[in-house]
Amino acid sequence: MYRSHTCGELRLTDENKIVKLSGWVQKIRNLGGMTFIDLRDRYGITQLVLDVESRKDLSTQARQLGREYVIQVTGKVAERSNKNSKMGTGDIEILVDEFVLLNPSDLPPFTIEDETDGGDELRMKYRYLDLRRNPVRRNLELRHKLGFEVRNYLNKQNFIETETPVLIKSTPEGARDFIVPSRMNPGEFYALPQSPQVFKQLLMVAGFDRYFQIVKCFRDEDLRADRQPEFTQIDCEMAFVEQQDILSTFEGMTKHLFKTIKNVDFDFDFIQMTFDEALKNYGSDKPDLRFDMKFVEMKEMLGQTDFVVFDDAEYVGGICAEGCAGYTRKDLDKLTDFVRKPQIGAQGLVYVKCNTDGTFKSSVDKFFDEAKLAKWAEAFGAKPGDLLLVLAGPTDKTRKALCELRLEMGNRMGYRDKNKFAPLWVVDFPLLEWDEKTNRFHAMHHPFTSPKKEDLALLETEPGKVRANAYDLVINGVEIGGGSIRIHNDELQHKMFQLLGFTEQDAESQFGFLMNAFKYGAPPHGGVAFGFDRLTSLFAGIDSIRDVIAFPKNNAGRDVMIDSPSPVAEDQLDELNIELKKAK
RNA sequence: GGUCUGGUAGUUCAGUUGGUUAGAAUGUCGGCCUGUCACGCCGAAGGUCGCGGGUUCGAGUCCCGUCCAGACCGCCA
Repeated sequence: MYRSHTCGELRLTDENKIVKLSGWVQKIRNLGGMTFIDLRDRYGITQLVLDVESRKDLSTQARQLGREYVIQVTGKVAERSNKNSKMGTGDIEILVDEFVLLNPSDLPPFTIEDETDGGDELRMKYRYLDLRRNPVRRNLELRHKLGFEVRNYLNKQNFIETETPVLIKSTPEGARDFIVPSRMNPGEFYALPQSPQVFKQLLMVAGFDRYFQIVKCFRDEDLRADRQPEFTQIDCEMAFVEQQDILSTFEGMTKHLFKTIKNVDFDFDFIQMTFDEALKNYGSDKPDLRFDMKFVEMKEMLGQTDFVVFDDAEYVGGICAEGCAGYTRKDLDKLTDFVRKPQIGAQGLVYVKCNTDGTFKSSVDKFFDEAKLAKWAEAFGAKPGDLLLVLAGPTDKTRKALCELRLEMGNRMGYRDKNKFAPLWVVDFPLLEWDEKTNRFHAMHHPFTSPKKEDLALLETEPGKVRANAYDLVINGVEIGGGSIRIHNDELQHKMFQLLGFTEQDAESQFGFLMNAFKYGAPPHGGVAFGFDRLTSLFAGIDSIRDVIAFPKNNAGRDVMIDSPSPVAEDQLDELNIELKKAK
């Protein structure tokens, strides 16, 4: 037996028990006549004491120990004379009677502490050491709890967890596929799933009625802090449902998770905001509603002015930053630089300070008198002491820039509190998006998304205006999940493929199996997929999903710990009938 | 594909206009210390300034290239 207790569980009530503990040496404090050792495992830290007078041999042995040595000790639980209220086990210590060195350790390259001295690069290379640290382990414990509660909730709702294949078929729609060569079928390749999309629809045709899976998905696109080449979805599908049924079910799941894990009550129905509203008011299809600061469109109010920047602009709009009229020239210059960054792309920034004395000071005083600025303030609902920030330019681009500015102001004003949660559904996404590069439409969500019934006629005339039965769950400006009601009729599905520029043959060879399935009594169905990594990072209050993944990849898609991807042996390539092009 | 930031001791960082022997903290090692828990005190070791080239009397510092890491834009149905 290696241990009778863990390093986190002994209390004063265990006094005088003879116990056996195993764990890692966190820290040794040698005071000469007396040595303290902090012994750590996943559950906590217990202090060991060695007294040189009573056990000289043990004290000498203890001096040989180093950080992260694995040891086993036997001893008696004793009350501390100096208690430590910061630790759960702070009232007791173990008077060591015997110890065994189970395994020594090299000196770790960084300290295994909550506030480590290690940088990201080192921590990723030695991820197994990083995972010993409380904050990282806690994130994975949180992930475990979330997964557990998802299963718990969906199980109670009659969902069946079903596995779907990982080696599937490459399709041209959407993200780039990771492909896997087939040895037994020379010259042919599997693809790893971008999501189990078609399989879950086929499960609906099969009558499974309610399916879910916590499943890895793969997309070979460039990465970000919140994007990994392999990531995990809570993938769900339901039959005989309308959009609202799905929203209710998964709003319920979201509330359940927040209640059971964060003890946060959402005692209201989530807002359902249309895609158009979201763009008009927040410049984004994933607005952060932890704060208001809605856009105010000014073009109509302005009419013809002498200010050429406004007159030439397709869109003029702004936000009101409450209580920010005190911003200095330097602050405003910084904001101007911010919006002019190439990633934001605005040409400039117009500000109006609504002074507390009722006067106005703006960067466009030359063109607009006090009376006009007062009218602006009224339109913005601004009070004395507020600051108006206005951008002008092409509609889409300017809204996007204004969105970034709004978020930046939200940060500066402390509105984006990690402990506050603002969920909403964004609904009525467009069905199709025009792609300038390829000169064709592509599906905004995916090609199996159904158009709204009332917009069906537009499919022939103005496909770009057709709205879809598609929806996203957005929390704090992060897209946590998304889904749609699917097409369940092969005729409409054919038409969709046609609109997307598929030839009859391509559609048949790539998705024939699905349309064929639809001929055998496919039930109306729809579903949703949640980004499990993002959901976990939201719950953990961190921005990067890497910290909630045990072994993540870096921003170039590399695993720096195992050093992958890597070249393979010539023999392996031969077997697969693959010849590499010479590197450029 | 692009933009930006960084790379100096085991680690986290500082390093002035280009100028003497590249510093601090922490960690490590050695000594002292019987109530520590960020133990304390004394001492020591520890450097390919990412790599390659260039400018210069002289480069950690300036220039070019390259590699690595991170953030973002494009991309991601």
